[in-house]
Amino acid sequence: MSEPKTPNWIELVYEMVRKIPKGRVCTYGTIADHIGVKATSRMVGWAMNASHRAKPRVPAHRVVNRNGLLTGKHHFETPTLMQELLEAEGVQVMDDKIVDFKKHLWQPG
DNA sequence: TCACTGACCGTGG
DNA sequence: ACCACGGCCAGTG
Repeated sequence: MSEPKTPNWIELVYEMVRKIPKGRVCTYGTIADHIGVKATSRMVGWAMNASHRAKPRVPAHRVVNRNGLLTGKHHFETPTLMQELLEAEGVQVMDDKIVDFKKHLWQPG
């Protein structure tokens, strides 16, 4: 009754993304791997698509694919918002790709 | 109701 | 080195 009907793993994705420190980025696979085998990169991507309904707002701009490419930038309010947010945090982005992606990559633990 | 798609990643040939 | 496929959940047509 008190239990939410929403899948738990989706909530875990939001919490994980919110844990990403400012100026850092994470990949879908890393998040999915840390959440559990029940989630895969695709599930994380799908969850992020619904992240706009999650509250508070999830910093999806800190989540990119394993290539460091801003694959989800088209899903933001504006196609450049993701890059703007990343650059505002000190993350340099070039051609929709994060510069020194590995250097900004953050991993839980 | 059934089937396909989706902000992906890893492995095999 | 490149190309193709499978896997997992939920929502939509």
